Amino acid sequence: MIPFQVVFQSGAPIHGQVAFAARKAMISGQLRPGDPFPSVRALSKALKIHPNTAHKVIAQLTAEGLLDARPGIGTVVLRPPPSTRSERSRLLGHEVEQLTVEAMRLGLTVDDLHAAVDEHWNLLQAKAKEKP
Amino acid sequence: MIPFQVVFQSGAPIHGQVAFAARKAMISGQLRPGDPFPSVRALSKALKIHPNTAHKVIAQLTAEGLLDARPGIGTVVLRPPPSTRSERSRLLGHEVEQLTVEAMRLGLTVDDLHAAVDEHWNLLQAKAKEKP
DNA sequence: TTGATGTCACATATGTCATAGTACATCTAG
DNA sequence: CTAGATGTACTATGACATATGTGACATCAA
Repeated sequence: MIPFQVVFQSGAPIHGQVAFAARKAMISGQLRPGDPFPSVRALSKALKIHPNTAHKVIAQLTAEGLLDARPGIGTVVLRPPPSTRSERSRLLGHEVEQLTVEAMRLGLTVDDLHAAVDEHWNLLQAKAKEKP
Repeated sequence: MIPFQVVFQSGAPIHGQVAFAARKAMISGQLRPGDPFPSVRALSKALKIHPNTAHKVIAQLTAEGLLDARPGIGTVVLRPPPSTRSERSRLLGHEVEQLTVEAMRLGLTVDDLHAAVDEHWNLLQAKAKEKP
């Protein structure tokens, strides 16, 4: 029906979860530049969420430069824009630190973390190579 | 004054930031098992936050098994309890995936991620070795 | 023109967050 | 025993985010 899957978890905003699933689909190649993105109404119907919530998803992805929304036409997937230095530093500075601290608290080793990262990385890249 | 530092950022809950700073201090050895933890009122005064917010920090860390709070006595740092399998799987399943997806979206390589993890890991472990 | 699209503007309900104030139980120090 | 410090519980308020509900408008293809 829609070109990506979402498994809703309680505790996190719906629009955030849907947007994350869409980003993941773009990275793994399930959604490629030029592909049509589900409309506000189609998305709300398929995921059984409110149209305004679906619109928030599209608005967020559009703001990130991942989608191009045109009234009357629809929304299409764009080629991902080059990342900003501030974006990368935010990721490498804060989020990696939080993950590292929590991993250490749980008694994991560096190798455990590396292995987990590799696992997800290879999983995504394998999907991307499935659909050339 | 208090045995850890916090640099407040807007956009994230205060009690979450303080709790994270406390966990980081415990891991890096600035706070060791048996050490006294600042009281609700001392914490609120030192960080200029409301006592209720400070209490929420202590309540959260107590629920995680990192602190032992006793009325009339004070709060002391506990030896970190062994991690649960569900905790580890949650970390390795969800948070690592989110970090991986975002890193890929920003055009980073696996090596970039590994290097960032190593950097923070070594930084924390170096602090822990400073104070034996 | 018709239909589907994106967009916007209200409103309502719920939940979180931080603050504020008050009160109580417990323990140590004197 | 008393005074003081501590942790804990409760209610309340204002700001903000979230999700839903409803309605309307502009744009474009068929």
